[in-house]
Amino acid sequence: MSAERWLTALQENGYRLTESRRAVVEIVAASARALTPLEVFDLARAAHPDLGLVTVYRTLEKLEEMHLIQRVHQPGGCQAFLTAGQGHQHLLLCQKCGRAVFFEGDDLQPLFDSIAEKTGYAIQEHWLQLFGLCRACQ
Amino acid sequence: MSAERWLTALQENGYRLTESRRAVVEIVAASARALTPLEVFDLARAAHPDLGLVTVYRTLEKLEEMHLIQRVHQPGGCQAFLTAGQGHQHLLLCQKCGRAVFFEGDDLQPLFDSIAEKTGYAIQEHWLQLFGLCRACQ
DNA sequence: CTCCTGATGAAAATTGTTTTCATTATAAAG
DNA sequence: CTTTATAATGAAAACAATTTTCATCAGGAG
Ligand SMILES: [Mn+2]
Ligand SMILES: [Mn+2]
Ligand SMILES: [Zn+2]
Ligand SMILES: [Zn+2]
Repeated sequence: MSAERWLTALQENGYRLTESRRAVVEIVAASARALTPLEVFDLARAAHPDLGLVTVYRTLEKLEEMHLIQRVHQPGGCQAFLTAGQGHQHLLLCQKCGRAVFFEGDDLQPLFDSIAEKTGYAIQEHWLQLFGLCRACQ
Repeated sequence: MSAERWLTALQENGYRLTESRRAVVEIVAASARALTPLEVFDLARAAHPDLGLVTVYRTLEKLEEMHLIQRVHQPGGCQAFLTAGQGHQHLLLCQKCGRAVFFEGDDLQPLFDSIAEKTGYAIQEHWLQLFGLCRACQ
């Protein structure tokens, strides 16, 4: 469970440890799929009914700045957040339930070299994301 | 110039050919980079000052349905549209000026097989997008 | 325990997009 | 070249998502 680690990280960065932050962090850290601010709000209010949606936005913003979570782009929207991957990893998402896993080991360098030569672009970054059905949803 | 082709396609799908649509189509078809609805609006008003932003949204929606344009996801936002690629192609975007080119010929099947085996997911789709600097911006 | 200040949530403001609706303009029919 | 039916338009209103403002509260240093 990364919730405690995130809360510690928040404190180490000079932020106070509040009930609201704890409620948000526990929901996001425990989720296997990307959640929108509104989903986080609804889920986190079970533990902390006074929580305001504004605080969800503010907490997600901080967690993203600290690279503990990352934004996930999907066909249905690009405002959902997920526990961040480590190092050079890419996402694989279930199209039915949303369950996300990271993978690594893609070797695209030969492709990049070929594209760079054909187009004249100096390639700097890449986005790769896979979609499919997780074992439970097949 | 694909503008005339798009206008013909609109007519063939039973839509009327209007000055507003023409203004929108000419801007989007001529652009080498993805444009937001507001950018299209501002640019297209030079040719058709009466144009309304609503009509830009409605026209972009139709062009997207007809697969003549496609939405482009970028770090700065996911609401920009670009002339669609043909067949199996992916985008390469200039991080400085936005100039977009499509490429093809990526062979990711071995990677997908390996990921499928490791994760148990049945892989169905993939997003691949490259970022770099075009020749003029290097 | 006290105090300072960062954090909070309600409400307002802002931004981006969609809906509504009276009017206009396209294109088919005569 | 009219006439006519109706799709399309743009202004304004409605709506949704996000951000800002601000009075109040609570974390944690001392
Ligand atoms: Mn990679
Ligand atoms: Mn591909
Ligand atoms: Zn699933
Ligand atoms: Zn460039």
